[in-house]
Amino acid sequence: MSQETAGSGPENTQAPPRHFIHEIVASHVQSGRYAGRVGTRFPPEPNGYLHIGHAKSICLNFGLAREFGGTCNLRMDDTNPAREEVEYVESIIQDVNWLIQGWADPFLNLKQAGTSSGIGLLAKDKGNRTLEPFYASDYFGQIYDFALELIRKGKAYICDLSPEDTERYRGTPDRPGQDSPFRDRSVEENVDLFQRMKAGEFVDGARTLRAKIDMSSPNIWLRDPVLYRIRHVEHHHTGKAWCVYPMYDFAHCLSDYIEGITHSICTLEFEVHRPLYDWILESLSLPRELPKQYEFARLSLGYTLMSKRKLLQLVQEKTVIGWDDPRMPTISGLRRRGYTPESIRHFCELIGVTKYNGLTDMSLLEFAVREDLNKKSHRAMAVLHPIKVIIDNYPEGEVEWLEAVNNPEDPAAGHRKVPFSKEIYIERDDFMELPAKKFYRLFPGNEVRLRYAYILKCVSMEKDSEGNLLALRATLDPDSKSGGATAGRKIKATIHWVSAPHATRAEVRLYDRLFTVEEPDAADGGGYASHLNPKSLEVLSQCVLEPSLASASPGQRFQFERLGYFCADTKDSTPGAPVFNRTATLRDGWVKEQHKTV
RNA sequence: UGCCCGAUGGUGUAACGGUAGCACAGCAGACUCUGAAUCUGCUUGUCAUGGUUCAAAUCCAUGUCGGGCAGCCA
Repeated sequence: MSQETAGSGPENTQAPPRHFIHEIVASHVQSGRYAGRVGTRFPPEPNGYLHIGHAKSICLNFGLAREFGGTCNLRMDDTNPAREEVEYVESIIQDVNWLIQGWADPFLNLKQAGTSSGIGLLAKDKGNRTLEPFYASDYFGQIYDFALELIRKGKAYICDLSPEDTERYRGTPDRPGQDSPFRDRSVEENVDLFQRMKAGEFVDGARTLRAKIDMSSPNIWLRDPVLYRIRHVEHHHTGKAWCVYPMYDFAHCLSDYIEGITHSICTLEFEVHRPLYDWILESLSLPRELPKQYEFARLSLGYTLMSKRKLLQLVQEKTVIGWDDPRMPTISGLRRRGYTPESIRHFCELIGVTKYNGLTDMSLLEFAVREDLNKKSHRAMAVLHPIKVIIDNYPEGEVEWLEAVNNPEDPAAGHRKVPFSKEIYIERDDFMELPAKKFYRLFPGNEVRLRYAYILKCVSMEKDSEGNLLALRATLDPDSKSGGATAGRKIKATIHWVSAPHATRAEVRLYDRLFTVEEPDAADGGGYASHLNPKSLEVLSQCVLEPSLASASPGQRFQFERLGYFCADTKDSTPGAPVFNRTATLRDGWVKEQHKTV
């Protein structure tokens, strides 16, 4: 184990997560299989942005490498050029680095740039070496040679069946398929045709290379699966070098073998592919110990989607502003929303790794961020729905700068000064003309404490001709300032406030779940589009913040006291004109109390 | 009605033949210059039926329910 190289933090002192895959790997290490070495990989297809489900896989694969002193390769699983783009490659690199930085980055295995056959994309610099991720497309030459070996061994053949006929011949799950009429071509003819496929002599779909296994197998994936197809499409990484591309099943196991992967971990839907994974590797004359595939259940989260295809649709149809919309379950969306990598990693630890297809509660993700942000974020006062309070017995023009604690969870965070004056804003919800049961904030005649300031009493209301509340008039107890003579008086509620003349105006964006039903994806649900939450985004443009927030830098996180955790938007916020995203609310006992009486 | 996989409180998980535990959520209380945090306590569970065993969540059988597989997608 080489945990000492993995930085510090709770993850380094706690026991690593235990689960069935962990046990398998641990037993292999113990028994000296693969010479005690552990090599995993995270193999996304660059056809979309990474989401929280990928984070689970990243944590699993990198966590194993980290614990056993192995390596985890970042590999683009890019065998289908029609759907893949460099933009996605770039986002994947960024998201993986962001997620594992300070935790498992020493175990991230990249390769030296320039050794690939394609158009290199630079990942990052480490020392003097320029590194880039692995690409399955870098192995197209080797994979092609392996295909030739299979053909020469009589284990693969060129099939001229049309896509429709291929499907027909395959049969159905409960009915065996039939042999292709081209199944018994000679090795020479197969080699010749395969070479001519590669040379570009045939149009898309004209022929395929197929494994010769068993058309009557109960496992569909063993019914002579297609290994290579013709696609006259330019590839984002290999350019125009190829017009035949290997299928996932053929490329993946071989990529694993080529990279020296020991444990190839994927999701449950590939379980039925495992016999094919093994068949391909065992059919070739491969000298080294073969990698093995293990499957776990992918993550499903309530009230959101995890399918890249559907997330892409939300982006394309402009339902959201982009892949990094803070409502998206993407890593970039969560990052923009204000989630920390630590909180996402902790979440992945909390959910565990099993073969059970469950539905995880959003509350667990929220718990993970709150827990992390509570420890780390500076507090500040912000009023989202302001109502003015004029303090009758406070001198006009006077300003006091009161001391406020930056983070009660972290004494080292220090203090700051917040200005107080005759006119302040408080939260509209902190006042009720006719107090509800158990409401102990401000109402006519009642006292509340103003955080870090005085005890305030509401004496009257100012309304317009239609009876709308315009402002409150109040008096304060001059001796009750924090630290003052009567400061110790027991007052049930403390509320936050912002001095009106000093307030910074800001836009604040409140986010809610994207969908109104727990499983927007459900087959019988009428389509996820019909379950979009119209209130998933609420933009508040008239918020008032304490002046220290005016200079917030993009990405900076705060707890707005009594409201929640907020993060200055990385795209739209500028010092002087801040825009904040709400990461998560604080738990709110008052909201629960209200639900009881309703 | 083919094959593969799975099933433990509301949710996610642990228990590897020997006291069903943890976390989230929920509820109640303590504390509180954040109705937050923190602390204390509580409710709720082994899919069913048989079998093996001194002993079964765990092993076996059958059934039920759920998921996956019929792309020249991954």
